[in-house]
Amino acid sequence: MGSNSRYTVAVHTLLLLKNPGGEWVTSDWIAGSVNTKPVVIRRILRGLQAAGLVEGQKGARGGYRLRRPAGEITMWEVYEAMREDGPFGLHASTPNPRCPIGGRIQKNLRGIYSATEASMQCVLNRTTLGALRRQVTAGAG
Amino acid sequence: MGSNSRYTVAVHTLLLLKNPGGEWVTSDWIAGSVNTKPVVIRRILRGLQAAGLVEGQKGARGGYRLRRPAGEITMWEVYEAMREDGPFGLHASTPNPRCPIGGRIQKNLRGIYSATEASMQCVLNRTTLGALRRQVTAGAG
DNA sequence: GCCAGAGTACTCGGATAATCCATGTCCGAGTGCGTACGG
DNA sequence: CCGTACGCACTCGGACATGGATTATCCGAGTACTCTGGC
Repeated sequence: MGSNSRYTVAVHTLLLLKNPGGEWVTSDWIAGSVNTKPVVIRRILRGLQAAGLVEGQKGARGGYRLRRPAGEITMWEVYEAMREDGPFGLHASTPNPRCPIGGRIQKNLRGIYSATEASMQCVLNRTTLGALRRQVTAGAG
Repeated sequence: MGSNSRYTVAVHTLLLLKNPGGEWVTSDWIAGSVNTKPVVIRRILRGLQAAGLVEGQKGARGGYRLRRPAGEITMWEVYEAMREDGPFGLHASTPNPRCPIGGRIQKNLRGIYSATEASMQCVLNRTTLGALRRQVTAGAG
């Protein structure tokens, strides 16, 4: 599966969930819409649960639902909940410090990366799940 | 290794290469600075070569060098050369079209993703490899 | 008819097996330099 | 002494193992509905 479709699946999943106090939606049903296995959905939902975006209910008639209204959850929050290292990961093994580039590059790259992510944050914060759901259900592009 | 350190390694590699007409730098030497195996560097350099950013020379005294001056290559170009699906990948398997969400979500997500990437592009286009190299070699943050 | 209790169906959650991708290793293809030989 | 031809050393490029991570399958834990029996 694509390495970074987690975010797309997470957004898709969240759009299917009901607001706080609403009905519980099962991972099986979500998997049917996303066209994947329920375990994939549950894995993602556990991440969203750890971030406080959703809550799960075990047992019969159980499932998941949002912990906050869809209109208050931004796409950036979802992104933050799903990301592990962000779009940019620094070196896995530390570069050779004896090299003039390797010794200092990380510090400079960190600055560029954080500026880029701040820009992404600005854009993604402009759209909430509620707004996106309205767009999708209205059929607007 | 981190899933997305490819970009960092690519930038590090490009900073070590010489401008067009300059000396050839070998993947072994780059690997010594990045602290990884030469094959990893070669794999990344092949991607950069496909994007037209570098050129390779086989045989003795061979190696790689930039195809355009470092001052004309922006961080965004490197990012585009390295990305496979971008930071956001759409569904691997097409969502169930019979679901009101699944049938339309991709179109809307594409819009959000492209807007986000445009923002990243704006930021990353502001820095060229040459400028970054000056920052790094000067020790400035 | 009403209430209580056990049973059952359904769902999440974690543990374990299988598959896929990325990394690492090896060998062949290609190039330039160095050397040796002949003129 | 000079030119040419051969050999060698070095580098990229692709093909084949290996390791880790992601994915898929299975089973246990927990909850609510339901059915049955008694009052």
